[in-house]
Amino acid sequence: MTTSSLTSPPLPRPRPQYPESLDGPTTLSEIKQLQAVLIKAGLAHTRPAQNRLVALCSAARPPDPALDHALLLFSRSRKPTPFMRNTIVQSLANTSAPYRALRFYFAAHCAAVPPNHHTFPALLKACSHLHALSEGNQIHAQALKSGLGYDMLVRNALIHLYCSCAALDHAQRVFDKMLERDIVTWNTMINGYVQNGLARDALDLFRDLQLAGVWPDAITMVGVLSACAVAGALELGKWAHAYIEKHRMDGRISVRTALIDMYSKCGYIDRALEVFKSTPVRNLVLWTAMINGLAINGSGHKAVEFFDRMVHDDDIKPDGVVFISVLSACSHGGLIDEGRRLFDELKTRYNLVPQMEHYGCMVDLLGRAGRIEEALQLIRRMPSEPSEIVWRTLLGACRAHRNVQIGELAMKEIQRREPRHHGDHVLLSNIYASVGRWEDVAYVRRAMKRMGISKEPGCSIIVVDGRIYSFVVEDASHRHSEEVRAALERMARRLREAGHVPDTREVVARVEGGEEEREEKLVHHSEKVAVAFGLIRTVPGTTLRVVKNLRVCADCHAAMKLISEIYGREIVLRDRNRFHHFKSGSCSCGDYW
DNA sequence: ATCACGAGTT
Repeated sequence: MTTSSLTSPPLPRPRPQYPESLDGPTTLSEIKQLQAVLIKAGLAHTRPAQNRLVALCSAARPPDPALDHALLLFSRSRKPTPFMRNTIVQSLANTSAPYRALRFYFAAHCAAVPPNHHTFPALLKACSHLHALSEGNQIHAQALKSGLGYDMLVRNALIHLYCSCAALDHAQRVFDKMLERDIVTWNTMINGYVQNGLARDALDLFRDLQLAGVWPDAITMVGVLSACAVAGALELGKWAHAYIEKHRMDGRISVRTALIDMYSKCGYIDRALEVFKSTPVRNLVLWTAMINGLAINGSGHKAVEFFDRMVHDDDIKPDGVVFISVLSACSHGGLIDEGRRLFDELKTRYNLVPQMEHYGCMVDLLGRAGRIEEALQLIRRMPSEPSEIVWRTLLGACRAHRNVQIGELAMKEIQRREPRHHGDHVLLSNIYASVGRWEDVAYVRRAMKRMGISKEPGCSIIVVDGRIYSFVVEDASHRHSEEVRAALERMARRLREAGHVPDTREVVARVEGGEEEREEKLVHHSEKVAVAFGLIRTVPGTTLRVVKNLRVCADCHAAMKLISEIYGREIVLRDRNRFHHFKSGSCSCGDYW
């Protein structure tokens, strides 16, 4: 027998796992056996029996055949109960064809069967799945007409509907008008903001929740962590983690998944790995979060290794989503052969059908490696019509490898599908600029102006002493401008002294100016401003963490490497979709991005 | 019985 030592603190141990999904033990054949018993007993047509049978059907695994049986029971019933109706609407809403719920309801509506307050949440959920704002509005109106529009569950479902249709103003109006809110109300609104990319609003609302004296639950915290992941808010994410442990919510696998995702997207991959390692039971989603975290933080080999471990050690069958993560890890790590092997295994070993996204990954893999022709061949051989995203991926590869001819071809294909996407014009003009075709650059710029498309301004944020400072390119309006200007000048001087040669290939704007003007532009890229600010406002040696809204340009990337060396600083820069960890003159991406 | 949550290519 061992006794626990009083001197050493107990290791933090994950709380026991709660079941996150109940796999109903009931199968259709078991339901039919029960039905047979009920028929023999002469009870099959009683209300409670019919209700029970339909409820069992809706909980059965797999659901679809049982659902058909529920519909059969319903149609054979002489006097269907409202419970049966609602249960069927609910089940249909959760299938892959939720519009059937609306049709089913419409039939009842035409037969003048009155809805009750269980009916609307299910219908609204169907509309949420379908992103059917107009149908949702009509149901909202019907709920109001039948006097159920102010039911808490109905209003929660309305908020969810409007959030899933990106109608945040409508959602907020419903939320604001509620005099009474439960935790679901708050969670729905917080997650609605997160899913629409409005992390700031989500975190503000979380603050309101706390001020209102409401206790967050595990789902609230998942939402808060997602908001931190979107915003790259590491400090708040750490606070949320501490809160979760204190209130013993870290046993849930969804919470741990959100933690891994948050730490990964804040560039803190070691902490993500710690959470992963201390999780005793792992499922596909948790593995995916970890593999994706490794992928975006430049650990391509490790991501592939984890994928193989997931399959072999945990015996988990991969799905299409985890394949996207591991394939993108290959493409960003330059792991061509691994990527090809995995793409092949997707089909042959796991019997999955490659989706558009997987082709997109493979186009990226080949294109990034400079095999532009091969990437184009792959697109031509795709079984379905390539999306504009696939063509855009190819366009990006053409920019990186200065392939004007195929770049123009890709642009033409994109134009046919989505002409107003500003990023594409910028990419094309980058290609022209990279080979010195300035007149074509100017042509693209004029075309953009004519179409009223403008380049999204670059914006970077850095957190210093718990305060968020944001810098927009060429913005001299903020109150630190004098201080920042001086810091930038000093930094630029040190960079020049260290031998940095400005790389103006990606400078698009105002090309009528000379080379000098283009160099001047580079100095004011928002990530450089944020780093210059961080250098003067933090003690030497502090890691600088910057989050940027666009991809980092080649010049900034080279400059960051040099800064990490000459200032002896680590810089963690998150761009639009991945991380660059600069340390001692090199970057975790291996200059392959 | 009914409403909320975790992973994704550009």
